[in-house]
Amino acid sequence: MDGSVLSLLDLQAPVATKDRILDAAEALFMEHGYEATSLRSITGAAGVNLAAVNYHFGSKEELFQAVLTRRLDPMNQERLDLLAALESAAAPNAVACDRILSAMFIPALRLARDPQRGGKNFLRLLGRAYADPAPFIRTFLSGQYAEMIARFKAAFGRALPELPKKELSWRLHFIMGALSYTLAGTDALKLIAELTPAETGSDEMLLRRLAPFLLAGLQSPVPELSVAGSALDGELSQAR
Amino acid sequence: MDGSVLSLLDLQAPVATKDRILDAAEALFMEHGYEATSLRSITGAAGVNLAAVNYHFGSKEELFQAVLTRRLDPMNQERLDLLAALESAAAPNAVACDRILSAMFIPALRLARDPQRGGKNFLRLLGRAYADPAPFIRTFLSGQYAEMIARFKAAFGRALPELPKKELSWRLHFIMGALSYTLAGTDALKLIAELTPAETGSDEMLLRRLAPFLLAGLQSPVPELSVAGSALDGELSQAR
DNA sequence: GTCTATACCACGATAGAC
DNA sequence: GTCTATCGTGGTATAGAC
Repeated sequence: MDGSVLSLLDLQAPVATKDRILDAAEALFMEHGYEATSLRSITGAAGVNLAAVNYHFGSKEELFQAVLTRRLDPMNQERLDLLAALESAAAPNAVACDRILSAMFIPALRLARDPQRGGKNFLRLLGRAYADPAPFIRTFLSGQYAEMIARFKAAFGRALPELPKKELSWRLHFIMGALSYTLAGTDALKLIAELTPAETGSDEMLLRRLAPFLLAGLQSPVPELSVAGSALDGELSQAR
Repeated sequence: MDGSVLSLLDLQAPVATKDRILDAAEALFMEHGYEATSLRSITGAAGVNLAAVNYHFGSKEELFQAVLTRRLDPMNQERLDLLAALESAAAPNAVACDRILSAMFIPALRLARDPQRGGKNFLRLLGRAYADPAPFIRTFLSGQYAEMIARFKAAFGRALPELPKKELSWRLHFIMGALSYTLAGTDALKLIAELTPAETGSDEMLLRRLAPFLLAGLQSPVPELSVAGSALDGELSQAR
């Protein structure tokens, strides 16, 4: 539809209804979350009729997916491109762990710095969506992330050959979780962490602190899960 | 009210309306989240009148806070007790990092293993609440966690004297985030991580893997934030 | 004090007119 | 493509029964 020749005429026309809905929905979803945002507030902010959402997107759920995919697909593609560049520059087996982790973080940083692509608030929305119980959100995100996670898991597996695959899966899970929650909950824990607003507002500084933190965990030795030795084991026996 | 002598007579009476609402609300909030759960479904499951919620709790928000505080307060108190026991057994400055971290994890593990206190599903609800944008949830959780976080931050500060306080605040933030997310999103990323249901279902094994991962990050050297050297820095210059 | 019935307004969704 | 009207459901408030 937008790819037709006639779409050139739209350049001087007012922004299309569909895009105005997307922009308004993104801002309001970021501020209040999915369930707490009404279609009436979205269409009101966009200056369009209530029924326009149903006409252009079909439902509130599909509108939410459209809002996410508009930013998420390019970011994940950028991650894959960065990883491919790393693997072509060096031998695939020689790519270091910290470089691979950077390929995950840098696209997120770029997006956080670009207000025209939603900025840091979009990452907050994304982080929150990760923990949402709604099935349509879970299946949607699983699909969006599946290939990226698989590619990065393979890369990390080559960089950490001594790490069992199962342990690597868990650590990648922890990394995605820490990243999502850190971005989603910055102002939630402002009081707890006693950080100044200027510091919490800087996502760049946040990721620069988070990356080494997670890198240390990723490269840590494999824990012994069944025998005594770890600190948890000693306490767990008396915890029952 | 329940502390009166007459409350003894209630022991053989049917469970009080207030408690039946709390139990039903907990189960439904855990399954569908806060916004997606209607008061009508709660009162229907509890077998009470719709208006009973407003009478006993005042509003849906206050009901949600009551559901959380019933499990959360004892767990955080248990964390503080464990920490106090550690600090009285050894000199406060001699308590090791891994022991302090265990004091945070063990009460969560106990709660996860106790179906009568909500089990692991309650921890999922708690993890999700961390990322919820609703102001009343954020302020409520900040208040509930404030003293516990402060006490543990002081303990970690003594165990890691060379770590700047600001860096420690961030790392505690990362730890709470990773813990919340891991507990909240286990089945969200089941497909991504390619883990068997038996493995994802075991919160104990999960925490036994997460604790060493986070411990390594907590004890890692302080990153240099402004000068070149870290992996992120090299890529960031060409990211602009 | 507890509990119930009921009314109120906002919500997501949709059919049908223009 | 856009709009109006309408339906079922949501949280909330209150009057009145026990």
